[in-house]
Amino acid sequence: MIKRQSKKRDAIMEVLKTSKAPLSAAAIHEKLPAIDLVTIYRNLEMFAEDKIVKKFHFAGAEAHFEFQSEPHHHAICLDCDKVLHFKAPDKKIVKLLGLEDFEVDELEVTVRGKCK
Amino acid sequence: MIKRQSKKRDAIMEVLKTSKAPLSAAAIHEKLPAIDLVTIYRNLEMFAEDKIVKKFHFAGAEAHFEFQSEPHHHAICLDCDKVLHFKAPDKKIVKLLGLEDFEVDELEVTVRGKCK
DNA sequence: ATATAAATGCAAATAGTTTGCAATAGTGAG
DNA sequence: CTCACTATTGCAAACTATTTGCATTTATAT
Repeated sequence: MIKRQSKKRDAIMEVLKTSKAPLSAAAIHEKLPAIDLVTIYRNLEMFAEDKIVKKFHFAGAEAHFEFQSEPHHHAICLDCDKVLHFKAPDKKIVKLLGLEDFEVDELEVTVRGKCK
Repeated sequence: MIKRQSKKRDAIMEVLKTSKAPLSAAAIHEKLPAIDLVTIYRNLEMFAEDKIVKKFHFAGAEAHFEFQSEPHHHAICLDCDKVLHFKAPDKKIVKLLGLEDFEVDELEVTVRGKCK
């Protein structure tokens, strides 16, 4: 399935790129009401397959999508629900985990607490 | 709301305690078909509130629940979908993260890769 | 035993996401 | 530029996971 250019797809990507926090399909739809929610879902799914966008499931909530500029982790504030990004020395952490019989491809660290 | 004893609740807890992997509400219902799915959901939610059971959302799937014997992290095999547990030096990891302006209450580490 | 409120089951509602299909619109060939 | 081909979109409807309302059952304290 060869991809074509599409203004709607570009608009969705633009929203993702300019957002500092992960967005749900519904949140994107609010910013782009002219684009059908279904179209948004379909494009997000394509982005995720292409690994251009990362798809998450924070505790019990709907899926959230985020443009994957560079790998990072998430800190979620239990008070205000804000999601902060941070980078970490992944290799060192993986080493600290001391996993045997398991080859780590991806590391995902999430912390919950209070932002200040 | 004072809790009473309940055979069904105990049965659900027993299933959780004896399972090595996290279970979905539906999976528990399969093992305990006599208990209504709604009752299972309600009890799981109570367990989670009481922090006796941990609730997860692995990539795009339904919620999974797991008896919280002692804190640990998850390694998910991309080939066979098996979920392995492992412990890690949480404090050291949190220190490595070097988070400023954020007070960490919970650390959750998930790795994806290949088990052997 | 009895009253009180918690626990359960059933049906129905809700929320998030996916699918089928017909209409629309990029793209490459001529 | 025009045409054929098929990707993309919108709408309605299906689906899945989860929650809610309410009447019934059941545990527990008196």
